[in-house]
Amino acid sequence: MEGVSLKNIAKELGVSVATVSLVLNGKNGNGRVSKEMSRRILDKANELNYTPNSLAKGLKMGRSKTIGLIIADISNVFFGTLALHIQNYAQQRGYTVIIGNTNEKLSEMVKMVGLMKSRQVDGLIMTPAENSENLVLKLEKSGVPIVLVDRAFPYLKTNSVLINNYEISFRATQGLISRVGKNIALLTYKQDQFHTNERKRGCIDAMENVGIFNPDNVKEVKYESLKEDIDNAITELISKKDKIRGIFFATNSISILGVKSLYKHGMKIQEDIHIVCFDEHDTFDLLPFKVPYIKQPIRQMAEEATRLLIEQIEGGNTKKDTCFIEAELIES
Amino acid sequence: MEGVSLKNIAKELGVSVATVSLVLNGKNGNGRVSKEMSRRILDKANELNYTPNSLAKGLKMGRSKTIGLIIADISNVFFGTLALHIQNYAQQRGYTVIIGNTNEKLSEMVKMVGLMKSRQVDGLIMTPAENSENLVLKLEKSGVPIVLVDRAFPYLKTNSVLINNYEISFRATQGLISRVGKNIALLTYKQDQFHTNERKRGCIDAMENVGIFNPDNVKEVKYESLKEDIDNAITELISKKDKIRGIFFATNSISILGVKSLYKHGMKIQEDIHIVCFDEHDTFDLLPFKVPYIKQPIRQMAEEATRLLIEQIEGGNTKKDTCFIEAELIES
DNA sequence: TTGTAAGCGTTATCAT
DNA sequence: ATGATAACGCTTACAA
Repeated sequence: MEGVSLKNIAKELGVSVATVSLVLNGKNGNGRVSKEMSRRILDKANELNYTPNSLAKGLKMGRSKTIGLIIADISNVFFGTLALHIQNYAQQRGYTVIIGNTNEKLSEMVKMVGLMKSRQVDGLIMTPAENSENLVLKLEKSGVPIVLVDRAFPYLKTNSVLINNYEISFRATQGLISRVGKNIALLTYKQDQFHTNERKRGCIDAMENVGIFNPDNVKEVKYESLKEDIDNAITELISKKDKIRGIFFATNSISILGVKSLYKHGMKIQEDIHIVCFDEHDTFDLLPFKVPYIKQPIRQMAEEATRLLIEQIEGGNTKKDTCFIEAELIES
Repeated sequence: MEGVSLKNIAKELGVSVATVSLVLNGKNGNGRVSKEMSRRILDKANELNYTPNSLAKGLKMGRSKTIGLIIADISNVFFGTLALHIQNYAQQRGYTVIIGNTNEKLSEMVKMVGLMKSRQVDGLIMTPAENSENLVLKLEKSGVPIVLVDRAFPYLKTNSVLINNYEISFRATQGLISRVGKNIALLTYKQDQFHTNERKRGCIDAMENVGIFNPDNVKEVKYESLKEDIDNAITELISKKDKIRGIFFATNSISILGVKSLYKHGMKIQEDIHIVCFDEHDTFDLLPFKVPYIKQPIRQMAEEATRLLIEQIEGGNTKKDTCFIEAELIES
């Protein structure tokens, strides 16, 4: 019962593998193979429960019909959702997805790229780790189809799918301002990544715009010591002479831990202090108040990224595209 | 710069592919290849940035070093976390993981199994969909190494990794009883799956044990219309003559939606009504009260499942094992 | 100490 | 209308 191959079918029918291959791939155009034979081959394949060996096919064809997806951490809902949609869309187009987690570490990313390469992926969708600019550039040069998603490098002409980080952060901060006036803080990652930089820029510009920006109110936290850093930042912020009245949380994970920390400190959210978060969270509507948040169009991002990649793979499309999708500000 | 192969290295050094293969696989035991040659080959491989083609290797060896992971939905945190740990552990052992989402549908599961088969996976880790008993049995018979995780079929001797659903649900319900005395409800899926059945049994037994079980208080909801069903169930429960004082939520997703519905109805949790949930949730500690919950040892489950599978694949281990891992009841 | 060659399951070219 | 065969990149038994 192990591994029915073309050869098995061919032998059983006393016909050549070539014929079987043609029929099973629907390539018997203009009567290449007789109706009669076609039917018998199809039937036999069915009877024997034939499944094509995609390793062999991939080897022969030089294309594995596999996409590599390199992300930070599949257990994070944002990436999980992204992965789900990418998989669905890719599958629809005949591709399988292999996922690699980097945990935001360049070294892990390098490892995953190697693994993907050895698996002969036809292309890569990635949320690049910090400082991976050279790696991406090298890949790009080597001709591997790539699409970056969620983040990109401003000076690299890579295909990428991003949201309007600057503009939406600007607007979200404006919302905060309209609610609390001034003394607004920003909590973001201490890292040099395009998406977080843009969010920071948007937030700060909105404040400068109305002359309320105070650099002391920008707190940066590290991925590796997120909880502690956030806790410290919050402690500082709420004990300032000029009481902080609003906080912009620049990512998913910062938002959750930030809210928790505020709770711990007994702050009444949307009373003592107003906030706005990045990303929707499953249970924010359990809280006894509304949390304004920026909703990323994850599904569209996934589809667009996958589409762009497959286009590159199949069409040999060489022109580089940066696709911006608009996020939504949910304030009520 | 495309596809450096053994042949390239061999040619550059004027040596045979066999020699190169041996060296690069570390199989030049007892001076099979000279130190000198070894070094040159290694150097050249490095210089050319050689990456083995795992399609070719897999084809030749009859093993792809790939594991198929079939789950309900990767965007669900439980499965995301499971996947993360399975991937990490598998990678450590030299395996790559392909993930397939079934969305709890048998038809999707069948499709994914086919896809995995054509990808020549060496084995499967699955959370089987409802009514997939025959599919699993067939796979089992065909000799594919399998490990079921999270759920299994009681009358099928498949390798599986489960938690002590019955016992932990029993204890969780006892906790509820000790807090509210009686009028306790169970909210669970309307489905015939081992894990949910066991949870139900544990919960009911705990109630019968002290003579407070009332069949009317068991509400079953459908996966496809979860939100509405839960809302209806909650509405019914809280408007009963004999007011419900406690609820056992039998899964992750039921818990979240259940709590939301209670909120919507203005119920004060752990005052008007006590609850106990399955699975930890990211933001439950944002709530102004403690939510007792059952914490699944996801990481251990992942590792055990992967270990069991690889053992089967590599050791040809044929004995079937059901491995129970103990969940933890967190009440404070 | 190294080379030769068969074969894994496919596809595609060229015969027949 | 169908068959034979080379080739994809790799491993391995057997020769040299």
